[in-house]
Amino acid sequence: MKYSYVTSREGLKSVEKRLGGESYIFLDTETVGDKIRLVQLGDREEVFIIDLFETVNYGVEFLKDLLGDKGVVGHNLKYDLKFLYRYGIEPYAVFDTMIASQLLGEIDRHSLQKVAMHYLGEVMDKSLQLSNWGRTTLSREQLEYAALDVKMVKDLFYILLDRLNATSHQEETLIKTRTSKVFGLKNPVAIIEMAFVQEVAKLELSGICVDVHKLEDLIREYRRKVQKSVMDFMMHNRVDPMSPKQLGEFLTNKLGLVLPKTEKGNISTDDKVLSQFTYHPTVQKILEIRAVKKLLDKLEEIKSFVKDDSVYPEFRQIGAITGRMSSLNPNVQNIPKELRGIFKAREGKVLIISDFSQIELRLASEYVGDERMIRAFKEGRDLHRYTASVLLGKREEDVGKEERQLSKAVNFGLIYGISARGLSEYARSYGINISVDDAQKIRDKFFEYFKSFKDWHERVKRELKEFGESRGYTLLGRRYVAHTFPDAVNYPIQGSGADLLKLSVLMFDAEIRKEGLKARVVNLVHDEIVVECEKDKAEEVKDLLERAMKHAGKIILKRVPVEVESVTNDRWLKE
DNA sequence: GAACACAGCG
DNA sequence: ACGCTGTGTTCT
Repeated sequence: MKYSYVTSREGLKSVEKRLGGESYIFLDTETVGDKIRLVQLGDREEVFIIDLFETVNYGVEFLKDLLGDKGVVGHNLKYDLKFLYRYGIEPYAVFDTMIASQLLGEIDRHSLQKVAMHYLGEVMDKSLQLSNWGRTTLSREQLEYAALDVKMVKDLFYILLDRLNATSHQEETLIKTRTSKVFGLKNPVAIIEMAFVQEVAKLELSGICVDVHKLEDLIREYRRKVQKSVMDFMMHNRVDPMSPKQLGEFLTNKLGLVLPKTEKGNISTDDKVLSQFTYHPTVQKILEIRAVKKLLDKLEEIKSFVKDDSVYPEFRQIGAITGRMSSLNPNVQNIPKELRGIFKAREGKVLIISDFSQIELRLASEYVGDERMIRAFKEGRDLHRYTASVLLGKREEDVGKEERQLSKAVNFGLIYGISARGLSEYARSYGINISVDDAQKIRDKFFEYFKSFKDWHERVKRELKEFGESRGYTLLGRRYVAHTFPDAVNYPIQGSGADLLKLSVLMFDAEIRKEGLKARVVNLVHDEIVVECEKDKAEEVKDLLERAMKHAGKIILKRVPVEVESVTNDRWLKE
C-alpha cells in the first residue's frame, strides 16, 4: 500500500486534492498521552500520514474542514473520536468496523487483529502499537505500521458493509440518515449503532459531576458505622460477619438455623435467605451491617474515580449480548437509588431525567402482537392492575396492593420465562403465599387470556427442542441466538429496549443540533436518559427530549404507545 | 489469578 | 428468572 508522510502545508494541499472529493475516508490515529501525534487518512489506494506535531494548528484546522462533511471509517472509533472532539474536529458520519463485527456476531473478540484474521485471513503484527510515538523522528517501521491499520480497515469495510446489508430488515426513517446516505448502509440496527458511536464518545467526554463534600461526609459516616458494628460483632461471636463461609458455619452450628445450599454446595447466607430469620437479633445485625457496607463500597468505588469534581465512566456500546450498553470505572448504571443524590448538575445547570414507563411489557406485547394487551396499553390502563383483574376475576378497582404486586411478578415472568415454581417463590418473597399448584393455575389463566404469549412460548420451546437454539430479531432487526428458554424469551425484549434507547438519544441529539441548543447526555441507564443543560433552557430541552423519545417509540413500536416520565432537578433524583 | 458469593441497577 | 459490574473472600 502506498503511503506518504505529511509534515507541511504543501503536503496538506495534496491531501485535500486527493481526498477532498470523497464522501468517506478511512481513518486511524496514533496518540501520545492526551495528544494526537498522527492522523492517518486513506482512500482505496493511498494513505496519508499527517503529523500533528509538525503541522500543529493548521493541521487541526485542515482536519476540521476536511472531515466536517465526510464519513470516516475506522476500528474502535470511540477512541479516536474522543481525541478528535477535544481538538474540535467532528466527522459528518461514522462507520466502525469493530461495531460491525460485533453486530455480525461471528467471533467473540473484536480487536482489529482478530477481525482482520477472521474476515481477511490476515495476520497482523501489533508489536509497534506501544512503541514510542512521541519521539521527534518516527521510524520507517512506525510509519508503515501506521499506514497498515488504515489499509486493513479499508479492506474490512467493504466486506462488513455487504454482510450487514445482506439482512432483510428495512426502515424508511433510518435510510434517510447521514450514516445511511454516506456509506450506503441499509441495515437499521447497523445505522443506529454506527451513529451511536459518536454519542458514546461524547457521553464519555461529558462525565457526571459529583458532590464531593457530600460524598466524603457519607464515606466518613458509613465507615465509622461499619467499623464499629463489625468490631462489636466479632467481639461477641468470634466470627467475621463479612465472610459468607464463616457466617454460614456459625449460623448453622451455633445458632441452629437451617440454611439452604448454594450451587457449589456452600451454605447460602444471602439477604433473601437471612431475611426469613429476622426474629433473631444476630441475623438482624448482620443484615444491618451489610446494608451499610454495600453503600460504603459503592461510595468508595465512585470516589476512587473522581477527577476535578466529576467521574468519567467508560461505556461499552454493546456491553450485553442483547445490545444493551454497560458501564464501568465506575459503573453508573447500578448506583443505589438512595445514593443518586450525590450526582449533580454543574454550576448554573440542571439535570433532566426521563424514562420510559413499563417499557419491557410494551415491547413484549408489540413483539408478540397480543391484541388484548395492546388494546389495554392504547386505553392507557395500569397494566399490572388490569392483569390482576383478569387473573382473579375482579373489577380493577377492587384489586389490592398485594394482588397488583403478584400480577407484576406474572407480567415480568413472561419476559423472563418464569416457571410455576419460580412464580410461587417470587410471590413468597413479597409475603404472598401461593402453592406451586396455584401458581400453575394463575399461569394457565394468563396464557388462556393473553393467547399470543402462549403461542410465542410454545413456538420458542418447539424451536429449542428441534434445533437446540432459538434465533430471531429484535423490533429493529438486531439478530440474536438463544440456547435456553429464558434467554430465548428475554433477548428479543431486552434487545428491543436497547434499540429504542439508542434511537432516542440519536433523535434527541439531532433535534438539539437543529435548534442550536446546548445540552449533553451525562448518563444512560437502559430505559432512562439523563441530560445536563443550562437552567434557563431546561423547559425547552425537556420538551425536546420527551418528543425525541416518543418519536423513537413510534418508529420501534408500530402499535403500542410509549409513555415518558421526566423530572428536572439539580441532582439525579426523581422527586 | 480464578472462582464464588453477594448485592446494586434495569 | 434475564442482562450487567464491583467488592471481598477463599482457593489454587
